[in-house]
Order: sequence, then C-alpha cells, then structure tokens
Amino acid sequence: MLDTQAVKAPPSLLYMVKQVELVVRSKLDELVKPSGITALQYTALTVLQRHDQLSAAQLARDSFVTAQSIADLVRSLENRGLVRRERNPRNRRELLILLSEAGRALLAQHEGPVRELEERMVRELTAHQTEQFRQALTKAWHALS
Amino acid sequence: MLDTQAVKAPPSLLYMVKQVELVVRSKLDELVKPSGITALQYTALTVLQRHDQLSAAQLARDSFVTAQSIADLVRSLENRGLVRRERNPRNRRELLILLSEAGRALLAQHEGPVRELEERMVRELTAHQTEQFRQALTKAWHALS
DNA sequence: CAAATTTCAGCTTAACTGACATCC
DNA sequence: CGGATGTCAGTTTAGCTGAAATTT
Repeated sequence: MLDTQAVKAPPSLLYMVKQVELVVRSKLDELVKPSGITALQYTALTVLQRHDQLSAAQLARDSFVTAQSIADLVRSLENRGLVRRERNPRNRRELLILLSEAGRALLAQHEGPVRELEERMVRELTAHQTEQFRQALTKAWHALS
Repeated sequence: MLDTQAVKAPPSLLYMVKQVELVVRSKLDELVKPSGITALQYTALTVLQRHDQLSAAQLARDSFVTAQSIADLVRSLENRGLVRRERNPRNRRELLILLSEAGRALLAQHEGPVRELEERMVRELTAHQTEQFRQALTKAWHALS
C-alpha cells in the first residue's frame, strides 16, 4: 500500500476534455436556441460549411453515430429549409446534402457570437498557447481515431 | 465581399473539443462496457473517487444536468451496489453518495486500461506539451464556467 | 453476390418539465 | 417563508437495432 495517504489525484485529461465539451455545448446551445436549432444541428451546419456535398452516411461517420440517427437530424434541417438534398449524378443511390441560402444566412448570423465564445474560451491563453492547444487537440484526435 | 475565394477555414477549436470528446467517450464506452456500465456512469464514479460524500444535487451541477436526471444515474449505481447513500448528519435533507467497496474495486479494475487510453491520447505530445494541454483545458473550463 | 446508402418501423434511454414533500 | 434537496410522474428526444429497397 504505497499510497495510503496519497494526495488527491488531479482530474484526468479524459475528464477535463469532457468538462470543457460540456460547458462549450451548454453555451453554444444558449447562443443558437433563439434560431430554433440545437448545438448539434448548428455543428452539423458548420461541418457542411467546410465540406459541402456530403452524404448522410459520411456525416454519420464523422459524428460517431449511425446513419439512421443522422437521418433524423438531416430531415429536421431539411424541413426548416436550412439544407437541401440532391442525387449525386455519379452515384444514384447517394443523396448529397447542400447548404441552402437560409442555412448560409443562419451560419453568417451566428458567426460573430460563436467566434466570441471561442475567444472567451482561450482568453487566458497567449496566441502561441492557443495554437499549441489546437495542435494538441488535433494530435489527440488523430491518436485515438 | 473580402473572402469570395477564401481558403477553407480550419475546424474551430469548439469543434475540435467536441470531436476529441466524441472519440474519448466512444473508446471509454468500449472499455467499461464489459462491466455493464456506461462511460457516463464510470465518469460519475471517478468524480466520487476524487470527491467522496457528494450530494446528488452537487453531482448534477458538476455535470450540467438537472437533479432529476442525475437521480436516475445514482439509483442505477446504487442498484448495482457500486455506491451507497447516507443522510448527512449535519443536514437531514441531504443524501451523501459514497463509493462502496464494489465501486472501488470496479474503479481499480479499470484504472490501468483507462490510464493507457489517456496515454494513447497524448502519445504524440511531449511531457511538457501534455502539461500545457492540461493547463489549456483547465483555463478554458474556467473561462467559460 | 457483397458492400454501401437510404429509409421505414419500433425501441431504449437519457435527458427534460412540472409538482410536491421535506428540511434549514 | 424562501431556497435547497430529493422524489414521483409524465414527456420528449437522441440514439439504437432490425429489416428492406436500391445501386455499385
């Protein structure tokens, strides 16, 4: 029994990641709620902003959920007119998801506040430390994927 | 229109945090599934390991969920014999949650594999970078809470 | 035929809101 | 009495599995 009177261990990195994600999602939910969407739906829109013309199956893999689960989310976005879907001319079974004008407008509307949230998150970090933080997150993601 | 032909923006830090948390939870779920618990329940146990004698209300605030939600989780842990609850002698309305021997055993059983998962997450980082990563996460959490 | 994508149907579970009793 | 805490009841929603149709 080496650690009978050990000092309390610090929270694990795994736990810290979870805690940061929890508070981020909570703040993001508050931000986008007035637009009638959830943080989850908003995040899906930002993914489409970076990678347009994704299929639902690709989006599902990116989000660690099943294709059936993502289908509900996409249908909801489609019903709100934020995305539309088109057959991939090169592969008729695939439905590509595209941002609509309304979807782009919604993203533009939240761009400022979301950037402010991110700036708030790193306000105690220098520019260099923020860049190191980004790289650490990227490397962590790669190492586990 | 300054960015008519802008290069594709990198994923936001907010998004990176989410992605890392997603893959962490997925791997953690795999690890603890054989014990018949979820990553969520395991995480609650580790919180109790660091801060024993917490009330359900305190646990709920820590997890950004309502007291009603945490109650189900605690009851489930209690039914499995992983925690027990005792009246706070100094405050009869409070029920303190305590790890049982079975709960400690379960934590001990997963300690190694979970530490390996964490080491895998930071395997591309030096010890110094890992420490910086921890501090960045801590500061991010403080700045948003 | 095997694999990938989409969709339909039903289910489970994790969260929520609302209401209420108890206690400090 | 106001503010916490815990609990009961009911609801919603996000995710799942299973099965089928279509296409490559």
